Amino acid sequence: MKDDSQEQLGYLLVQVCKAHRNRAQAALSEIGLHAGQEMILMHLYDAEGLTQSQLVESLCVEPPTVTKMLQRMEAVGIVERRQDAEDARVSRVYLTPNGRALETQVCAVWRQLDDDTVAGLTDVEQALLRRLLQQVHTNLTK
Amino acid sequence: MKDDSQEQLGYLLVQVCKAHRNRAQAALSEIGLHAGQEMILMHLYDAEGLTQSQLVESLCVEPPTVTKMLQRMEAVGIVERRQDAEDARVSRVYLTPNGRALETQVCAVWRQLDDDTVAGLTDVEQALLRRLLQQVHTNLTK
DNA sequence: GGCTATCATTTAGCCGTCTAATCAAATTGA
DNA sequence: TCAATTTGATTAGACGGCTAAATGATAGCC
Repeated sequence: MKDDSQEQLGYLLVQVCKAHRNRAQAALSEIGLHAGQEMILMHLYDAEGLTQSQLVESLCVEPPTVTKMLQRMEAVGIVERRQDAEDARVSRVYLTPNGRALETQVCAVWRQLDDDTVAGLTDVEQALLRRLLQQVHTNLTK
Repeated sequence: MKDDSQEQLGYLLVQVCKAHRNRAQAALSEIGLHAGQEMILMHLYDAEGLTQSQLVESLCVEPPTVTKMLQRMEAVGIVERRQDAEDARVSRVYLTPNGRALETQVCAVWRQLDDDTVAGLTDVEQALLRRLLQQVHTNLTK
């Protein structure tokens, strides 16, 4: 039916990611978020007051992406930026009460998504998949 | 250092995909393409004259996405749309000479990317990764 | 035959993401 | 000290992707 271009691993990876993102988007839209924003929130739940540069680093994303996302998230009132006291260049990001209130739901969405993702895989297979993906990640980032 | 939210498989998957896409983007920009467009081209290399609906189906993407991508690809002259003779609603997509001329380069980029992706993995591990990703894809799309 | 429903595509508008260029503050160095 | 560089963030503009709504053409049905 098809030649092997669609049989490549990269092709499969792209399809998996699209599916994963679509699922995330569907679930997150129900709590008023867009796919990607939950990443920022999760990092803030872990450590509030992060620098935008730190978010850039953590999310493996470029500075303008973080700037625009934060502008929108600030506009809807789930996040807040305040200038750092010691270095006027850096702005630190904090959760608003509304942002903090989403924590349990965001975590629930991700947990559910993870459960769906690995459905039908044994614990051994899950560990294997994680290890292989980590290797791939290393391959692609260095 | 971090709680386990960043240890979830979904998080890893997202990072891997970003890295993969970034790599693809870097390589494709050198031949004048944007990440994602090569997917359309690969399907056309396999079967020219595809319907936009068929592309929507194959790419697991929504109709407006295909419309806009094709408009741009048509504007730069690598693709061409012609109305179907029998059904005036459907438009079929064909390669221009310029589009066809990119085939070997597009394939080379993807082959190289695949090689980088699975670097350091044995054949057995590669097969395993493919199988696991296929299972995940099934999980996330049904 | 004509009215309605369905189907393929498009438009409008948003978001995440990128690159390139800009701005402002801090650091460095001669 | 002060000019030059570096660094953190933003703006501008493009593209892939989405949803919702509109357009146009075919197919059904009475």
